[in-house]
Amino acid sequence: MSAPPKPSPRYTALLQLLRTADTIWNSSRVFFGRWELSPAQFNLLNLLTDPGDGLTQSELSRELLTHRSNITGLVDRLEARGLVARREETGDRRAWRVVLTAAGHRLMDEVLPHYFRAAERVWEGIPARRAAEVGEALRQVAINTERAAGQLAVEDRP
Amino acid sequence: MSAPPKPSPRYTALLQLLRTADTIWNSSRVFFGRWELSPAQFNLLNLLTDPGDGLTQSELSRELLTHRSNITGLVDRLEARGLVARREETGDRRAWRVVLTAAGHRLMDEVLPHYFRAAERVWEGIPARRAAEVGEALRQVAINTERAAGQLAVEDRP
DNA sequence: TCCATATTGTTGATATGTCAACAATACTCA
DNA sequence: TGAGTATTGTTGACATATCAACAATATGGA
Repeated sequence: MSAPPKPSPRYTALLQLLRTADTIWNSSRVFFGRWELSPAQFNLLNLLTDPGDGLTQSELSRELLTHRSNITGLVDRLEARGLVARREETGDRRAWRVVLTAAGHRLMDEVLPHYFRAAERVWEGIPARRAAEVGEALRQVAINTERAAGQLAVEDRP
Repeated sequence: MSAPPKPSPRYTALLQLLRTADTIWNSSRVFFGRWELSPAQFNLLNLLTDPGDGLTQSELSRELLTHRSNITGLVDRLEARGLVARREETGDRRAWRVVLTAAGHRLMDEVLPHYFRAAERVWEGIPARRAAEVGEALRQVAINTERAAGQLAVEDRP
């Protein structure tokens, strides 16, 4: 009878990372439900509130870490609700430029203050300084992960 | 002309958290693709490798932070591939007990060592001690998030 | 110029996820 | 015991996600 092997601190931390992100995502679904938005829809709209005149669908897919083809339906539904519009991209007839409509701007003006307050609350009990350190470590983890993904072909080669 | 407002450290850290989790998830899809598994399928199988005689579908849904109804299809597909089996739950005729088959055990014996190594590599450049601290902070964030979700009805009340 | 190559958005197939509603079964306690 | 309530798994409708394939269009050299 041997004791079960104790998982490594890094493995445990990775599981906690994914678990926490899942918890936040699930909770945000309820949160954004107040405005009949899904988290994915909110994230897309949030990008469009940045100064500038919108983004193409490919740009959106890169920012949202999602596949091009996923943006089509997302924009379709937001457009049907009148929150975004597709404008012709001058100089590239393949592309659309997706922008917030006036209604989209009004909705985001309403949602964003609540969102920022909620973002602060999830770090309650953790000093801003420490949250920043955690963020920095997570940035490194993301970089490591991308590097590993690029090397997958030679994964496990010593 | 005022400068754009600088986002708070906690807001930035929250975005980084979600972004990193997304990056890991996307990378893991490629990783598990070597064994024709999706991340969701791997996570389910991984739970079943724990000692004990399997889990019911409701237990699986709680561990995986996902809806009951999602487990049905997940188990259906894994069962069709012969990696898991549904056994009758003694004492509760509503429930199934999902267990790994011999083939499921063989597959996980093959995958897990690669998975553990990859989990370590993701934290490269970050001392184990520091990874554990990050994990601890993330655990607190998850707790705060759950608390906030429970209070959503009174959200934004001072 | 013209050809090879890349990029953009869409489609259809499919997996993963939610939710509401349902039937079957289990549980509680007056 | 029995009535009301809760839990379990499934289904169907739908949103979100991937991927491969496609047509249209851009782009970069020979």
